[in-house]
Amino acid sequence: MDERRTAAIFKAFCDENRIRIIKLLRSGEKCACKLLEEIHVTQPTLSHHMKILCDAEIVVGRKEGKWIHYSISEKGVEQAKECLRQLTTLDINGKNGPCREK
Amino acid sequence: MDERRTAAIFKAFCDENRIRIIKLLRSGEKCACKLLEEIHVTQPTLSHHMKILCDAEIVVGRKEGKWIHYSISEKGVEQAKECLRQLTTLDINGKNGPCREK
DNA sequence: AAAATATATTGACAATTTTCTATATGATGC
DNA sequence: GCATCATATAGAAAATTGTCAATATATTTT
Repeated sequence: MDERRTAAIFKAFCDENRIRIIKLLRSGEKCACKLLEEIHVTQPTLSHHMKILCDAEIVVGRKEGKWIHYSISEKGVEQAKECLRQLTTLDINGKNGPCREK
Repeated sequence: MDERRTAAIFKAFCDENRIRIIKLLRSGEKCACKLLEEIHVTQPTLSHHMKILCDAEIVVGRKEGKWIHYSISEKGVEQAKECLRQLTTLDINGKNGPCREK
C-alpha cells in the first residue's frame, strides 16, 4: 500500500471528534442526526468528518429515505489493522541492513 | 484511553514522511543522519517528525555519543494495535442501543 | 581550545485541516 | 406544489501542522 493511502486511513483516527464518532458507532449503526446530538459541532462539520471516515472506508453509510445510517466497516477496519501490521512488523531480511556508521 | 492520546498515537501514522520513516525503521535501528539521506526534508524537519514519533511512543531513540539511533518500539506498536482494536470492535452490550428514529 | 559533526530549538511562513455561516439538494408529508 | 426535515456543498475564517533558515547545544576530533 502506498504512503498516501496509508496516511488517509490513519487520518480517520487522528481527530478527536472522529474518534468520538467511531466510539459511538461501536454500539451499532447510527444516523447522522443521532451523531449530531452527541458530537458538539455543527451539521456541516459533522458531514465533513463523515466524509473523511467514509473516504477512508472505516465507516459506511446506508441511505434510507432522507436518513443516512452510518456504521463501522468491518472490512475497512481489517484493512486498517493489516496496514498497521505491515507498517510496523520488523523486516529482518529487508534490503536495508542496520545502520553502520561510516 | 482518552481521545487526545488516541489521536496522538494515530497522528504518528498520518503524515507521508513519517510513514516513510517508519518503513525505513522496519529493517532495524537507524541514526537520524541515515534517515536524513533517505527522506527529502531538511534536518530540522526530520527532527520535528522524530519528536512526534517518539512522543507517540511508536519510535524510541537510543543516544550513543553524538548519534541518536532510532528504532520502532515494539511496546508502542502493541499499544497502537490495542488502541485500534478497542476503538473498532463492536460493542454489542454497550449502553447506547441502535439508532431508532423518533 | 577550536573545529567539526549530529541533533534540537526558535521563529517565520506555507499548506492543510477544522470549523463556521449560508445555501443547495433530495426526500417526505401536507 | 409548498413546507419541512436530513444531509451535502461552497466559501471563508481560524487553528493546526509541516516546512525551512538560522541558531543553539552537545559530543567528538584535532
